[in-house]
Amino acid sequence: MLKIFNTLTRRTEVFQPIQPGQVRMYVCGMTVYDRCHLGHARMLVNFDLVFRWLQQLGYQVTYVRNITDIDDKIIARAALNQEPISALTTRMISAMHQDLSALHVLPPTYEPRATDHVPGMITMISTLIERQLAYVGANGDVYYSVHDFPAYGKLSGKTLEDLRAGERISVDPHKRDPLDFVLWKATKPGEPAWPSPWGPGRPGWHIECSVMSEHFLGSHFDIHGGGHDLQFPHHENEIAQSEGAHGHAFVNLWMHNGFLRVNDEKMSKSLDNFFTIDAVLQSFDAEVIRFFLLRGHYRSPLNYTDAHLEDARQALNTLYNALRGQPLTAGQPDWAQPEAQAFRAALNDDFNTPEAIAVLFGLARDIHRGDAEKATLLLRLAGTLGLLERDPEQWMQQGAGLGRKAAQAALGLSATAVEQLIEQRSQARQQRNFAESDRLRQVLQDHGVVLEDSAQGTTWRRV
RNA sequence: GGCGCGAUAGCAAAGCGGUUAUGCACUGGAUUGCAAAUCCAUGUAGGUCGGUUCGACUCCGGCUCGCGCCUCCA
Repeated sequence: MLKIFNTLTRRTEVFQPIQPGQVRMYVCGMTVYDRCHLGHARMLVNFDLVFRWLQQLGYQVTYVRNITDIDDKIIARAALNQEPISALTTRMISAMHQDLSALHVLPPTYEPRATDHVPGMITMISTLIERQLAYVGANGDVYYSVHDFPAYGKLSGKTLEDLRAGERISVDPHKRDPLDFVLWKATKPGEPAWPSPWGPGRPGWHIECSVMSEHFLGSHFDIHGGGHDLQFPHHENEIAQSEGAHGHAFVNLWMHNGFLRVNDEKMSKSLDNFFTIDAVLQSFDAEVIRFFLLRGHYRSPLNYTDAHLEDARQALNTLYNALRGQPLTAGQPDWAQPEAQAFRAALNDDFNTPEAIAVLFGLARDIHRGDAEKATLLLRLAGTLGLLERDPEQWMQQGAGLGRKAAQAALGLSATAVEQLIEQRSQARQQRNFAESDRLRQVLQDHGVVLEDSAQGTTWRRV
């Protein structure tokens, strides 16, 4: 029985899909004007886990994660780079897909782009105007009239009065209410524009998610997710748009992941304290990042430091070590096993990945104690989290979780050169020439290669 | 100012009204020619002040500190 915390009710609820056996889920994805940073990685990995686990539970999941490829920042960045918008967004989307693939984030069912859905947005805006929930300002912008949607604030737990009290928005004279938000922006010179009943312009940010979610999932679906910062105003505005246009409930369950932090502050572009996924990949393997992210609960804040990633790397290596030399076959875990049941119970409890991972370490200990049978279970349970999917021996030899730069620095010697030196050393050892043996060990050590002698022979790993 | 979240051992991070979370690091032992990996042993954590209770890290309240949203943000 899966339980999920619902932001809308602020409670953990038993998950009940609208259509039995099927789940429709929408997650707000990236605005593609720059590389993804670790905060984005957290969101992407967390919802990837939700996607995987729902499927594991037997649901047929339709997962939509959008790409925002038109907005102020994209226009500004393209202008700064003196390149066409499409060149910028195409490049960033391709970079994002590389990052995602490295992190073993599965592709969603659909990955729509805002610019492909402008006609749908125009239709919805027209409906909102007809329903008198939106109006055209004197400047040609179209605004949503927050005052006319009584439920406004239900997701964020705010009232219009609360919001006005904390107002720090510079008042737009074209708005009837300072809290009204823009649905359609009239064109400005040099900006891309689409024709519309209100003249050429482009969509506001929030409308794309209302339109694309309806297009792929219908006007009422199960789960909508995103980072905590989207709870207000973005998701609040989506509700106002979709429920305003359709006249019925929009989303049953809202999920929001906690922030990734740097020095106890949210990692974000505006604070300029972000680390891109690609940059961290220089120092650590993507799986270390994924494991680090999953070691915290998705709703809790998580601090990023290199030391924490190193901690995660060591821990992950403990797991990989348990798998070395074991006969491994992929497949479904045997859910009848007690460890599998504990694992399943943890994930069913609002995706408690830290507890699920603790089960994995219990299995690793059992394997090391001699219970080799459990290796398959460890492999398969970890697989449901998108972890331990590499060949253990190769994992060790390719840097044991170190990133591109670190692994390269340690490289120096090819695998065959390493094997040759190991063979030389083995001969020395057979002759009980330990001085030579230790010299060769040191040579390899200096090249970042650690040897491990056992009754079955010598294995090695990098750093 | 309004609304909300959090405070767990050296570090990281969960569950739980009374029984070992887990990981990393550290220390001792085992194993090893030496190592590495691994195993065993070792930690009387729960911001602070009160309350409820036979019993609270776990429930309630005050305080302190930190963070987030209220403007673009995953």
